[in-house]
Amino acid sequence: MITRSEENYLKAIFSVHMQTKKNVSTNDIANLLDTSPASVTEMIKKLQEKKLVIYEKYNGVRLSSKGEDNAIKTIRKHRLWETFLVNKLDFSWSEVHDVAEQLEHIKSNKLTDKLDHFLNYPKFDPHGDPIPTKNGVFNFQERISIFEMDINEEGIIMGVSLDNKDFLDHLTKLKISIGTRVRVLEQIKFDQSMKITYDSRTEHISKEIAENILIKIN
Amino acid sequence: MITRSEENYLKAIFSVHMQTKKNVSTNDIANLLDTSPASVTEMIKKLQEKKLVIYEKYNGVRLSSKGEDNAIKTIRKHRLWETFLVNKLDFSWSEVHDVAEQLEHIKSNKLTDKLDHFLNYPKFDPHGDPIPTKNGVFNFQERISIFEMDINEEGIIMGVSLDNKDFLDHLTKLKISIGTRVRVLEQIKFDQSMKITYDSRTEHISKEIAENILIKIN
DNA sequence: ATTTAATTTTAGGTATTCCTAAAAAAAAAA
DNA sequence: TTTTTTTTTTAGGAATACCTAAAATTAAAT
Repeated sequence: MITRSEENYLKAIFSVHMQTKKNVSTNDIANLLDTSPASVTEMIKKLQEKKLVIYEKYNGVRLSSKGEDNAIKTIRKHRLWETFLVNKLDFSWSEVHDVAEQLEHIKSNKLTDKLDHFLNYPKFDPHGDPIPTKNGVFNFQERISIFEMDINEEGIIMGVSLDNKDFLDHLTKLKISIGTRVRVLEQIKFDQSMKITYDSRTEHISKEIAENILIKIN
Repeated sequence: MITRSEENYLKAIFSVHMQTKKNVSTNDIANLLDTSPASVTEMIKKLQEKKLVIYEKYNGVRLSSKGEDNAIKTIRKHRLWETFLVNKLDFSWSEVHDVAEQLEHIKSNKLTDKLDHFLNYPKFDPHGDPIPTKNGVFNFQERISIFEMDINEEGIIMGVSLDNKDFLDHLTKLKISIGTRVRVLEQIKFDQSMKITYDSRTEHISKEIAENILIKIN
């Protein structure tokens, strides 16, 4: 049996590895999970005994295939539940995170698969992140941030890279959502903020916002 | 914060009190939760400190109003999730118990209320048990078991008093479900089994089964 | 190449929730 | 009313998942 806590560690290791492609450090995990490095070392040892991670002292940790399977399953559950909350229960995309953090630990393969079916096998969650299939296959979509776009370049918003309530609420206020077609008009040299146009609106967005909105690249 | 374990104790105390209407004994709780009496005593003391129960040594325990509120909330969540699993995800009524035991501990009032709305404010769960409203009001319905019915008496099945997979699967095989109109034809003196008729079928059911099928009494 | 700084691990504790075995209290039987 | 049985509580432990402080190791800077 994999505990809720162990699942959170596996998910954290997966997520850091995804970005860095390197062995994951004790500190990175501690920061992500908001615990002490000492607790992380202790837990990693336990995960190693359970053959969920590959670990060498002072050299970071990576997931075993068993550990990765579990991490992907947790991510699948998290994203399916987020989709359920937004599409069926009418939550806003800024509200779902905490609840999905709880729901992702419910243990029942039948439930997960029936939920997937009920939602009509969605490929992406409300934030535009891919939902792994039952077999652990991700539907990756190459994306870049608006910040990386050239002047006059056009793109369709595919997701966000930050799951923060204030940020998402702000996008909602700007009526920016997944599927919106956007064009870059200007980049202000001074603060690197950007002028963009979409749906016959023209808006000014800060560098921080531009960096966290992702568009499809084809 | 009330922990998952504490919630299970509160639910157990509520459920035993419901039937006995007396202070609940340590042993009863231990049996229901499948733990040792020693663990129960320990937990009860903690619940008392949190003002969730009223307790006097060697004299059993009962819920405070705060404890009862929480127990009812947990029951509400359990039954709403069971309804969701059966009505929306197409689970059978014999499969939902274990999953609902997990889902009932998800903490989010918003989720509970939105789920309630999504399900169209159901008054009864798939086993015929009443679902408390947001304000903790139960929609009780007086019921007796088929075993208590007289010969030739007729009734409509409103629920079951046993949440056991084999039992529920058997009822499904007999095509007995909530809403079925049933009439008692005969009671066999020897083993107290009963001959019943419903939907133009005639079936023989054992005493144990008759005792656990509930009909409406008007 | 040392020294300094940062990271990681070990050591020793705490809180939660469970356990068994023994003691105490209450209930039932003789 | 004693004695016996049952129930309940106390005492002492184990596992999980945290913590802080100190020691060990690695990485960075002088």
